[in-house]
Amino acid sequence: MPLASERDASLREFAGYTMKRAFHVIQSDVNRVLEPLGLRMVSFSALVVIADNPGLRQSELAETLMIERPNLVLVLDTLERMGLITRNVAPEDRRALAIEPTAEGRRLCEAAKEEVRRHDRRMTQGLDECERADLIAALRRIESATAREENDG
Amino acid sequence: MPLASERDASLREFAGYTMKRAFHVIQSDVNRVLEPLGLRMVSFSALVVIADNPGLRQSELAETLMIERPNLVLVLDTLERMGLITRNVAPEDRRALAIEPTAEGRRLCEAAKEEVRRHDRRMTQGLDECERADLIAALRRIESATAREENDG
DNA sequence: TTTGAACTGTTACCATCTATAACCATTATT
DNA sequence: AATAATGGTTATAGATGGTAACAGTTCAAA
Repeated sequence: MPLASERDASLREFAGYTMKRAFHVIQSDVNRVLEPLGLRMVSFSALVVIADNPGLRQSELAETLMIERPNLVLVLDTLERMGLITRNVAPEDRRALAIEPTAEGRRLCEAAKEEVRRHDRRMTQGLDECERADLIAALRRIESATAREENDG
Repeated sequence: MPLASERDASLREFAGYTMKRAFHVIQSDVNRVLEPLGLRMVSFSALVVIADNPGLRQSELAETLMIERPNLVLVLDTLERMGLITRNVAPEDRRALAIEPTAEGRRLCEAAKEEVRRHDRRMTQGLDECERADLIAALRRIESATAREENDG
């Protein structure tokens, strides 16, 4: 009987399949790491962008994170309820809400970033610095190649 | 105002975040490609492994694809209803079901593989052959690094 | 200036995916 | 024979992702 690890040999030619598996373990691990802080992968990402871009509007945040506006609402509800952010009506456009991190939000953000940094190094421990940089660069090129194609269509 | 593409600069140091975004576009695209064939990413993966390993049991297939057994049931129900596979009680263990691809299943599998191959090349069009191989190798190392850690824990 | 289009956040809703517990039938263990 | 363990299944829950529709606001055109 072949090893379980070889039964999917045909699928290993696809970057997509291997990425799905790698991402699955990363996602599980990062959520495990963030759970004591009351964060998930998405809310963590949102919090980091908010801390880096105070005054950002929800639609801009959604665009930045590449998620749909409706799906962002509950994420921000959670962060707001945790006292990590505030939503304030933008004076120059009363439709929009400008998001601001609270002092507590900034503190938790830094702590979470440190945890996620450790997690990320652990996930890529089989790679040297150069390979790790190449991996991230390759992933970014996949993202932009697709964006290019979407613009053509 | 900073570009939307730069607002998440802090997150780009994390392989996990960049992989999430890259995988998101890959997943969307492959499902779009497979949709005319009546397949999803998971059912495609299952069909390929089944075609390569006739007689495989459901629990072995679940282990191979790294998905939980209950989640495999509906996937196989679909493939069976489409006439692509059969589930037969294993003579030597009447608890187990041995999965076999039908002729039609093998045909569709080959056609789908060809489509997915084109999709995968399109997704990695920004990479040369070497970079593409390095990417897949790096992703596999992430997977196995985590497995190693889980065994330690 | 007023009508209609476009945009912002929101709600409701649906489909997919993943994980867990519990169950029945069967096999293995003792 | 009694008990545990295994294989497939059902039910269920939570997270995720997407669309349609709506109220309030701003913008653009007539």
